[in-house]
Amino acid sequence: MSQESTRDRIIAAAEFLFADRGFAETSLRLITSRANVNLASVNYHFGSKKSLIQAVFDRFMAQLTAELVREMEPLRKNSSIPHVEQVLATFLRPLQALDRLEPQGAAIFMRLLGRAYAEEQGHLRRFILSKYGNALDEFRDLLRRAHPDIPAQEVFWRLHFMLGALVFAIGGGNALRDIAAADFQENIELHEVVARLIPFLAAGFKAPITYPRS
Amino acid sequence: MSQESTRDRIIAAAEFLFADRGFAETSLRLITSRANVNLASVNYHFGSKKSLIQAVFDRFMAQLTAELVREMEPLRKNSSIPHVEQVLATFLRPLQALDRLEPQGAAIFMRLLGRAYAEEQGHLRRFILSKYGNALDEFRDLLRRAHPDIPAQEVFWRLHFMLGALVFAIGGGNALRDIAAADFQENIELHEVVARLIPFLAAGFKAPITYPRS
DNA sequence: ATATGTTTCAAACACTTGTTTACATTGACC
DNA sequence: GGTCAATGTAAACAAGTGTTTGAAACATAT
Repeated sequence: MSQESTRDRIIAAAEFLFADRGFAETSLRLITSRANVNLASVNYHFGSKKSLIQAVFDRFMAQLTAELVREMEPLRKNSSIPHVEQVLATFLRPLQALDRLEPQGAAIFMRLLGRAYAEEQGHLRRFILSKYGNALDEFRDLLRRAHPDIPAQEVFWRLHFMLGALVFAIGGGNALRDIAAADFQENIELHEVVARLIPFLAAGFKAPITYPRS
Repeated sequence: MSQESTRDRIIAAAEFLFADRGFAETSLRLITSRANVNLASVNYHFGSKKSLIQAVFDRFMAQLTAELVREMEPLRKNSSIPHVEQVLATFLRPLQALDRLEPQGAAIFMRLLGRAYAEEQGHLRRFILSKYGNALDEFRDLLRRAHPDIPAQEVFWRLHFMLGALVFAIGGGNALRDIAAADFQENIELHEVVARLIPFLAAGFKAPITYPRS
């Protein structure tokens, strides 16, 4: 059937099913039967289901962070003040590139990420933050550079507002795109969603601060 | 111990645990032992675990939609053009009011909602949309009234961008508030998050449209 | 060919899951 | 009192979970 190694077949099946149904709702038997491998091979190759989940993340994260640091390099070196739109585009380009790693890669990854953040007592969230939190920190620093007038706390919150819109729009993307396609008789590609997202997020980030300090 | 009915004790325990750990990760035994009731009483009072989940939603949704139509009434009657900020505040007030139904109510509900949207093949999402989609439609219509110049498709997308930021910021609120408290040595209340959210969302919604139509 | 390390496989393991059963207990009404 | 429906309880059920086992198959090198 396919020439891929057992390990790769497991990962491929797992990442699809995890994104589609969640971690707890996806049994190893479902994964292995979809991958056409033996049940025990998961524990043989990965040790445990928990490790398999982390391996799935690592595959995406490895490519994502690598491209992120590469993309951010010029912005970080350049000492001039960047535009928020630039920063956002820089941040979003590696995300879209996940679609080249695999069809629907960006959507799958965002859905995984959303699930990881919601999951049981945040054990996965901490794993991700500890391993890949740097990219987020750089992103935040670039935002601060773009608008030094915005207080640190406000940047913190607006950064997370942006992340929420992002995860929701791209991760829930299939469902949303389906609705949009049904309502407006047109198919929307990921890069179009991103194109709509950037002005929205940028405007939100630059919004005048009306919150009354105590 | 407590005078509440068995049914109410189950719902209270279930909604906390569902929000905290997710649906699949929360067993009936965990719920019943937290509620100090017999295991079988869940199936006696609710029929099944699935029905219990829907009952938990109904409790929040009933209050939320009731307050929503009440709050939206003046805006809908008044034929003048509302401000986006007004519309947002009107939409967010009933959400905050869930905290009066129960401590952390808004956060719990948003987390439940986020989970429901992500859950297994959208069965729960369809249940919610079919039963309570009207409020969302009204919200969208008010937004369109506020800015008739924005094309319908753009409203659609920006509406969902806003929802994403909302669910993420309020639902993930506990974790975020904890981080914020640690980073900035100050405790942030829900209404402060909302106060920060509104200008962000409003500015995003009003952003100039740069997306090139084909 | 023999030996060695790796990978696959069917079967079983111990455990948890939601649900059902059959039997109390309760409390109201005639 | 006794009747009857509603509610509570302990125990068992069948099905599904992740993981482990021990032997088979495979590859590779001596």
